[in-house]
Amino acid sequence: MPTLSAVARLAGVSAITVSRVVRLPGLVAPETRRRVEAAMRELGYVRNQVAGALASARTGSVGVLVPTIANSIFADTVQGLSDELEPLGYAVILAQSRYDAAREDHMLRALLSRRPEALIMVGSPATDDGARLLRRAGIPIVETWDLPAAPLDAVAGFDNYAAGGAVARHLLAQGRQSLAFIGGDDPRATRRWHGFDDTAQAAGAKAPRRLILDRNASGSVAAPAELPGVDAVFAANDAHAIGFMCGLRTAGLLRNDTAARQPVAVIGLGDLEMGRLIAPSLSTIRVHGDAIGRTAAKLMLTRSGPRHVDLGFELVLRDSG
Amino acid sequence: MPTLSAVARLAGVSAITVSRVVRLPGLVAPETRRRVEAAMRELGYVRNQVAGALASARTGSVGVLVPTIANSIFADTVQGLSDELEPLGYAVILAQSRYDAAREDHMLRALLSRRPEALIMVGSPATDDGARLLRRAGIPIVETWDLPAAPLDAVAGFDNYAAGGAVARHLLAQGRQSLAFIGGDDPRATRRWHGFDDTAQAAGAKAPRRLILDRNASGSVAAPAELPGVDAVFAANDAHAIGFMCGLRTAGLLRNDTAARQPVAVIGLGDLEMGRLIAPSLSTIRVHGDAIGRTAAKLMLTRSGPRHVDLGFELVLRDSG
DNA sequence: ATGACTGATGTTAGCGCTGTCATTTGCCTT
DNA sequence: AAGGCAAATGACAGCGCTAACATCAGTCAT
Repeated sequence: MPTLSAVARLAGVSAITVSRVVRLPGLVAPETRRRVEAAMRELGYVRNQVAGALASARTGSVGVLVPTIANSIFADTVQGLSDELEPLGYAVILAQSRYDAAREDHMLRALLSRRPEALIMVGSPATDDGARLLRRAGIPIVETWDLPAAPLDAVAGFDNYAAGGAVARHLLAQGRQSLAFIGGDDPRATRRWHGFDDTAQAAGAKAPRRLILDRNASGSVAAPAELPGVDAVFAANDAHAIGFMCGLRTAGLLRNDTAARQPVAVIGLGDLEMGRLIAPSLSTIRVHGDAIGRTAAKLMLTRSGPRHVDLGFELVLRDSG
Repeated sequence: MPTLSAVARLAGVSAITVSRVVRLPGLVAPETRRRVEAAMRELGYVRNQVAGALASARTGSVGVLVPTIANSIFADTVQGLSDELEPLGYAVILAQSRYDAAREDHMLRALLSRRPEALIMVGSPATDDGARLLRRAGIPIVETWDLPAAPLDAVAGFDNYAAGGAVARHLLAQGRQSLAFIGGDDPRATRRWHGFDDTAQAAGAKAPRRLILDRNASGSVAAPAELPGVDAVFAANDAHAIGFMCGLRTAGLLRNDTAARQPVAVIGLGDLEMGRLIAPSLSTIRVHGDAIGRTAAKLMLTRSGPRHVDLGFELVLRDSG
């Protein structure tokens, strides 16, 4: 691969001039610029940002850590993030923790070793080691998808506890008696559960049940059998909600006639497009995954202004409850 | 941030010894290693892979270019890819082309400027410039999600043309008369359409219709109105298929009673988990998104063995057709 | 005892670029 | 005419690390 100085030699200028043509073309005389550009084209020069990063102490990269990217609501956040950052020349380095604290720490180290200019993650570090690592890194850190009580730096998320509370209030107002929560036991799902549970109990309702499920749908399809007598379910995300509805259908507990009140109300979280398209359509907590990503990008780019952004959520009522 | 030599000074060794503790601990005497590790811990040292990459000409990164990552089948591929590569210490640099040729070229340049050790992309470069860039890069290139006639290097995909053909054959065998294809007009969707169209016409059927839709579901929900008289639809992906079924339902053209033959057969592509959970459950072409990612990772890691892997597909028949 | 060899560590010279300061030229001001 | 200034270009050092070789003990076979 040709280097800056190879281009410089061919164009009859010094290396720094070629560097300027690439980064600060305004500083180079039009005629010189043309010569350099011709030389770059002739040699097929592609700038080496690795060397540039070392010399300038600016890598132009950001680390992004998500639990998982496949079939997940976090994909929207990554998309929003990279839509904001790519036009600015930032590269997104993506890593997955797979909901595993050890792997999370490992990936944090791996990301930091690439000297990103900021690190954006879903949730907060699971371990003290991870938190210490981030604090010492000296770069903007954005925690997302939650509103941690003691954030490391910036935050772009929503109140999972309040979301659980809103669902509980809605279900009780609808006259439901026996509530349950299904989903994973990651920190954000657990926060939703606590909001759901506390609110239901504070309203004098029977204590809700909690069923912890695998991350794939098969668990939620089987869940209705585990929850006899339950007449309202809050699922930690739309995928679980739709799986649960499938289980209800098999059990003969789902009305296809959409205007009717469902024997078992189901509320999801995430507002997948699918939820609007199925029958009965899925009631859900809408969150703004891409806005979280975009906001996180803006937060890492500026040191001023509010550092803790609550993007909120909305209870979207459709036919499932 | 502390450097190698700061650690070396504290541990009373030379910089290279610290470097060895990080990369090749077996070469360092246990006692020395312990001293160095203590010094690293004390200073909170995090290795600088940017400098390491420049010195060793190995960045330990791979570029990944996908059309889009949000709500998409490509997320599985990225997940598979990074599950294979992260344990080996590779960083995944993710970029999105948004189905735009100019942006694709731009992102390819941006990726190559980070000197990845391989580049994995969905499809093939849209422009000659892009192809030239990749060919000159001198790294393994893996094209995925298709089987290009003249691949640049390695391939991990399936035959989109054959998939379209399989769907057409199935629908005709079922006695359907009036076929249509809905979806985008990206290269892979177009290949599916050609297989579908050619096969239907070769079988003597009426020429299928093709409806090109936006990437979001609203277009597919409205699609039934655009296709009067059609009794079988192949959607370029499951999202479109489910959106179309939603439109059929509104139009009174969807049987909820799942055993019955549907007035309009619908076949998707991708085998989203959702498709299995909804009613009527979605017939689809199952492809192996994560296997594509894993295979791509293996192909970039080895120069030997077959370079063109066909991961195949399966027609999965459920209730929608 | 001698050379060959292994294991542990160090020295040196870059990797390809950019920050920081010259230097040169031409033009404007007073 | 002298000084001041902006525009265009260059020289040089160094970013933090590692490849390649060099060094130095200690071990072993002969």
